Amino acid sequence: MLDKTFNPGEVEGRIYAEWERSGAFRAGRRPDAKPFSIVIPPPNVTGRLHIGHALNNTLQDALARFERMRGKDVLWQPGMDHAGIATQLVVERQLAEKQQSRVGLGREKFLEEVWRWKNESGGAITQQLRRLGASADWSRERFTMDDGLSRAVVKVFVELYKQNLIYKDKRLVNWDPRLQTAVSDLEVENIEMKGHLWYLKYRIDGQMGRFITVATTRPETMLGDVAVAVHPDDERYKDLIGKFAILPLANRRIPIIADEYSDPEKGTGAVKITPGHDFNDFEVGKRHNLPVLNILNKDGTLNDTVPEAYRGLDRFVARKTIVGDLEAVELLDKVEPITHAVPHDEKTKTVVLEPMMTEQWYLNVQPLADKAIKAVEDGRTKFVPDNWTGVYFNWMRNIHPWCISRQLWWGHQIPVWYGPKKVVEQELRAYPFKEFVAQTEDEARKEAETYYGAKVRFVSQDENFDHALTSWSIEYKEKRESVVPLRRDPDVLDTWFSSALWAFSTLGWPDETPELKRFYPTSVLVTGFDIIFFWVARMMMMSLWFMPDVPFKTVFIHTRVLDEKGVKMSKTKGNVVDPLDLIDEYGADALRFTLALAAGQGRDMRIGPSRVEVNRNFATKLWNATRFCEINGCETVADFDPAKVTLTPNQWIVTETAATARELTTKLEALRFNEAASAAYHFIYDVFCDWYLEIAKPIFNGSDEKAKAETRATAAWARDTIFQLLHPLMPFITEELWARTAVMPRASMLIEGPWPKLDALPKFEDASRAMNWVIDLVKGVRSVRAEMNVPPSAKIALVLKDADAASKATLAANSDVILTLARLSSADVADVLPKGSAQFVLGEATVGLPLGDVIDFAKERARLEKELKKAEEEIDRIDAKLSNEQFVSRAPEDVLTEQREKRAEYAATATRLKEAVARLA
RNA sequence: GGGCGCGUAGCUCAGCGGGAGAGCACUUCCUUGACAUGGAAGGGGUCACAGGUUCGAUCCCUGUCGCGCCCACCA
Repeated sequence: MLDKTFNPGEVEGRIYAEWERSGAFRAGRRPDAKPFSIVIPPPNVTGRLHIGHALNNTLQDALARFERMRGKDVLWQPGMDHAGIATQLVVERQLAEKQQSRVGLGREKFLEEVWRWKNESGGAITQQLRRLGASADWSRERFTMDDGLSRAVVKVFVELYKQNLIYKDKRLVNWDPRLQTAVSDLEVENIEMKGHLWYLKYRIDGQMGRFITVATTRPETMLGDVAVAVHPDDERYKDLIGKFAILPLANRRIPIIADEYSDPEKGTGAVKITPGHDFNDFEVGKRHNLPVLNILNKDGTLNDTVPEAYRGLDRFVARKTIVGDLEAVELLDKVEPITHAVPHDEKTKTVVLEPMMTEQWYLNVQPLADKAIKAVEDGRTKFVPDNWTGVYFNWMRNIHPWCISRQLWWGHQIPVWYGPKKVVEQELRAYPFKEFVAQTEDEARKEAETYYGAKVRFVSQDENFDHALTSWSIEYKEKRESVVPLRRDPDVLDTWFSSALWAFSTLGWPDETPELKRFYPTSVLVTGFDIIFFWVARMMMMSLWFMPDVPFKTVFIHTRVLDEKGVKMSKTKGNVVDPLDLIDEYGADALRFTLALAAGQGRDMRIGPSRVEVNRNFATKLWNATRFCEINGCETVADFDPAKVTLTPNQWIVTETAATARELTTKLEALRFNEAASAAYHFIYDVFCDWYLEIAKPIFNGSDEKAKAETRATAAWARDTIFQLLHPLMPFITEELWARTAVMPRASMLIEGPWPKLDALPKFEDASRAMNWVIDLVKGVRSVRAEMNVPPSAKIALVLKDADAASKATLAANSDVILTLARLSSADVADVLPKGSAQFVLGEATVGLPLGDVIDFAKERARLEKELKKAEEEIDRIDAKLSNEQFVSRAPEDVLTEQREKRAEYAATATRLKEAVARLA
């Protein structure tokens, strides 16, 4: 016997363990079936499940379960991302607690620490995904730093290098002075901040008392100025072009140049040019062959190119000092407060980034992007909803080289080794280096030894390479036996480089594995729009470059989750809803269903406890409906054929169940999760519980054993079908009930399917018509009872007048049901309605409820007249249409017919209502 | 500056060319043997605004206003 309520806490862990033990999640168990595959957007190894993950994985799981039930061979490929910066920071923070540091430990020891952390505390999120019910094939779990995936990364790097698509370049990057690494443009977040616009006066060389004023938000960068630019047509400055300004504090002469970059409308119309620390200025500098002056050290302090007074000062300290010093010599014209966007690191949003000249590795993605664009143009990959296609194209068509190197330790180290340029006496210089790009250290050694004709020695990351080179060159000069030092590039690759390969690297590439053959391209990618550029676009590019086909046929972009007030969740705002709390409180099914229901296309969703509670109630409803079936002996009949039921209510529920099965199938196929969920919700609540089970009650309480047996079997069938249909969205409760309602042990767990066979589901149209009539009749009676204040306990009589044969037959055949649901003492057919009847019109018939003294004539008249007015308004509206010649001549025939039929119906209703009113008198 | 999306019941949202829908909230009634985490009956909307297309517009087009987001720029 089932308890009164479902207790998810007791059930979920057990059921999940059973699924896992049974091997149901495993891919490849159905070699003859069609494959269906999804790769998970790999969560960070440092990650904890947030509501966005919960949504993302609920949708993936729903699809995996749906297709698995339909008999496909499903691979849901799980795994995690090594998350370079995030992970390195976590471990560094832990070290700091032990008074240790990354640098103090050295690279090798530090990496050991990271791995230890990963093995001990990393990947908590995979356990949390299990709590959500994720049916991923955990036996195939991958990590971006696995041996296999690392091999893929190196191979891709080497090949792209050989294709001259990967190269080193010295240019401006966004630099993070705290982590001391480059970050890609995508990782920059511009934050609006209050700041100042300082107006600096530069003296004109040779023109006493004349100044040119420039405005800047970063006055410290003036020490890196190499020119002042004015617009060639700007009359104010025309005569200064070609002259020189004296850069204050540094006392350098810098040229005043003409360049269209300067906008006479902005600032003073004259702009300082700092190619070393500004992206636009860099371009201007290139056009005018100006030098690039880098005034910053990697930690953001000022370097030795600036006057001694400022050396070693942090950039923000230097800003204050410089402004003060300029003011002191009266070269600060004015200061204006402004708000402007300041580049910050996207991760913490606390560090202000600096454009800085550094040498980095770049990937020329243009040729890759061309293929990725083509694939979407050709429809080989489709975005759903498709408005994201434009976003994708826009980015792809304006793509820039991708800065792929990061000055971190945790990640895929770049497979490039450096040795001295040449081993000839005249060129014992260490620079420039000779590069060896190889897939393994051995390969690099071989190449280097061939090149040098000598043995090589690998210099570790913690050793001083310059020192090694120096001593080597001394040894070489002195013709002593020596080995050539070789050191690997210390940088690692951007984390997204390895995730870009995820769709094929997780399947075993570069090996030609059976999984790669079977499950690539994957069926659908489910992800949020925030990583279209970071991840989706790059997977498209890398996959198409190294594989013969697209990585996925469909990209489903789901909405973003906001809190209940519609505010983006963030730790600092303290409005984060923890999905695990929701699971604890309401159960995973309730959370999943809530997320699915909110997953409409193209809009943010708001999630909070009150929403989840509603669906916990829904789970309770399903549970109790099942309990009702159990109490009434509804047992699954093994060879039950829904096409053979004979009772009207049973034929009706079979038809309704079939319609729901078809609808859910269609909606899930179309990735319309919210529509699938609401169809299930509506069917279970409104159709199955509120009507069918209520209809079944009098049958169960009656004496017709044959009817009882058929209804029990039908109810059990409908209930079992509900379990099947709901399983993708509410896997735990359905699996539990599937087992608990089994008479004989079930052939398999629900997770294995089957999905209802749509072709075998019948449609009983007569039964549907009849039951809709019964429902309308009962609703009409209930409505009158409520409005006339008839006590719920009072049984009243019903008289049906002017009914046609079908209605009479339906009434007769379902009288028990009608008497019970409408709480009637009798239901008869008559030619005349008794005096004192409340009345309502039902189709061609009029229903009378003789209330005797209870009836309030004034109220009844008002009620009927209100109905009549409604009907007459409808008639007028339709008449207005039908009398419009344009409408009659241009509207399609079926619309016309429909309108005419409607008019007739309303007219008939109106006539009967008028008669009813007349009868009152 | 370019782009995308959104303004529908008090709230959250679905619908998107021919009768305005759901959940929550609200009102009234019901502690009837599945479920009060429940049931029944109700009230509530010139579908942001203005034009246009159409026989017909909440739905399509244009514009306006308001809100949100993305990209670029920011002396």
